[in-house]
Amino acid sequence: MNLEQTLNISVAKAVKSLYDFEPETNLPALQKTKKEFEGDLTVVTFPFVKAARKSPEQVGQEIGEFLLKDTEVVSKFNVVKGFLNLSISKSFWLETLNAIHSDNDFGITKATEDAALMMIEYSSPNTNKPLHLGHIRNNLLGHSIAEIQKANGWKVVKTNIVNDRGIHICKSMLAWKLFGNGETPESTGLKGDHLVGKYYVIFDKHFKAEIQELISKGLTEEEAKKSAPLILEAQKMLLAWENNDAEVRQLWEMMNAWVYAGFDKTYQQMGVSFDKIYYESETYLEGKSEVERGEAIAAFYRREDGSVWADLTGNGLDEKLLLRADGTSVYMTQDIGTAKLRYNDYPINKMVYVVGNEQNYHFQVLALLLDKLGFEWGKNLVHFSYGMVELPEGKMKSREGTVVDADDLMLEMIETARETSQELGKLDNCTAEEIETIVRMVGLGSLKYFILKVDPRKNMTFNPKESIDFNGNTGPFIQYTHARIKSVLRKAVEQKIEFSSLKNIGLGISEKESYLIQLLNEFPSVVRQAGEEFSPALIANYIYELVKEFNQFYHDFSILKEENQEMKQFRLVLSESIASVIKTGMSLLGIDVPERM
RNA sequence: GCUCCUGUAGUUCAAUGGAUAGAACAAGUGUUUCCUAAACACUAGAUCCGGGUUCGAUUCCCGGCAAGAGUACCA
Repeated sequence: MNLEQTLNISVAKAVKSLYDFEPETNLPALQKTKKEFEGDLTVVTFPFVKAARKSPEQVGQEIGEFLLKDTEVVSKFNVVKGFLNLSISKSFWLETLNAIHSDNDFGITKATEDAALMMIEYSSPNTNKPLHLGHIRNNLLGHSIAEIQKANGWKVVKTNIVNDRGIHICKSMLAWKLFGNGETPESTGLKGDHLVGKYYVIFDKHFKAEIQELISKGLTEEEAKKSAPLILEAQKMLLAWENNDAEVRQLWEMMNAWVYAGFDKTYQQMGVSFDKIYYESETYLEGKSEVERGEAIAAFYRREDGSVWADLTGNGLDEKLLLRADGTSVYMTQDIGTAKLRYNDYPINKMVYVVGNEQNYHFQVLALLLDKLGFEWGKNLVHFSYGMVELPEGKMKSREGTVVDADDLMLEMIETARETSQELGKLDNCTAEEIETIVRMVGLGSLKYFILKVDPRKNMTFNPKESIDFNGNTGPFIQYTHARIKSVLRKAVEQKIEFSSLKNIGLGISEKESYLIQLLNEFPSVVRQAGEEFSPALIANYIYELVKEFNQFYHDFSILKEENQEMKQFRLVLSESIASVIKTGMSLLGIDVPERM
């Protein structure tokens, strides 16, 4: 039983015995005592005032006295207005620290054989352009949430659906065919995904020119968009692709291979991976046949032009296209097929889609469609809807060249880390190889932390003109603290100081030290909450708080120079436990921490 | 038009309905013969507006205002 549970039970006993009061709902949770007051945890007494028919202060006083007798862990208390501030005994904190220090998996619940399985889809790139900052947020969130759920005892399968077919990739293919002069990644030195992306932009440029020309000939913009030769040609190509045209398929395979090679490098640099990759080209037929089955069971209907639709007006939504008049499939078609295949392939207990909030409607519709098709799990799909990354001037637009490229940004962060390290002379004694490892850790750490510390559901702003900070509430600050602790621990080992566990739990430790133990003690519940809420930000904010407190402690207290041997050992145990929680916590964010920096 | 989301210091972000709304950056000022100054300390600065529920509202409800997204034979 943890501290909060112990106290909650005691408080419940107190109000029952003092006021014969049994709240219908759960008691309001204990909260941490604010810094400016004495105490560790606080009970708010207002909810009991009515039943007690006494003032909030009196109620606090009476519950406080009850707790003092009822439980060992409360050593004293004070009452300020309706707030009962409890001080927890130092010996309790020291015992807690011992338990934390000896637990190698502190905060982590490992999956058992029969644990439930969660499949998490993230990344899901289109193969017509390189990854950008928006994808970075998606990938980091997906990876981190997978780690967090694993730490909460789930079996996790990380999956990726590669949108490798469709009109968008035909546009790149067509542009390359028309204007490419046989360019390849080798001949240009461009990363494959960037080369293909270049032709997607070229397509758009020519397409726009054609539209302008048609408009000048008197067509409306809408008519022009539908009748421009390039788009007609791309549509023809999509049809040829779906009909297995050998030449189109060959071109498609070649260009996709370029893109995959490029993506692999980006994923590797980012430090994310997948257990199972699905390709839209391999799932869309399943989707098509499901749509046809839906038509057969009258869940969907066919229009005169041959297109197939779902009528969702009964659910308060619109009608949704599932197959085009020319028989080709759309995004939704393949998502139906992919979902079905996944449930065939794995015993999924929970399916999570990490996809931006711009697709909220899409997932609302998907769940309904699967439900109409008779899949009992359809309505249980979880759309983990995260916010967009915006630039100061608004949304990133690939066609306007305002996207922040993922490869460029990661490289830039690493180079900034390198420059900073050089300026500070931090890595002068390291080998070239060590320097490489560390600057990569720090550069990526700053980027990852910058993104993950924000509540995932909210949109966030990134200003490319201001480089991401390395000071303050940042990844490098946390990494630096870890390195500092490790440095002290190395010196302790050199000095042959033994500090495996604490014998004397009667040690007179400071408020700052007991608060650090209190923070450590919160780690498991932070991990749990992060899992329940799908929020890496909770972990990030927690680690920051822990690290900030540790740095104050480090500044104000001596560890190795402490003369009292028991106190010195205590501080080493405390520091080591903090380093360990920092490392574990950061690993849940997908961020590595260095031994030195 | 309809649907959804978001409005907190100059900026970027916090705050299960609880105490005087926290941090960081930027601004200003200090701390290094001392375990890593990528640190620590100090100063100044904010809840879009109006109602309601409540002992208590940044938080919940209603109405404005503002920004964003969705509403495609795009993905």
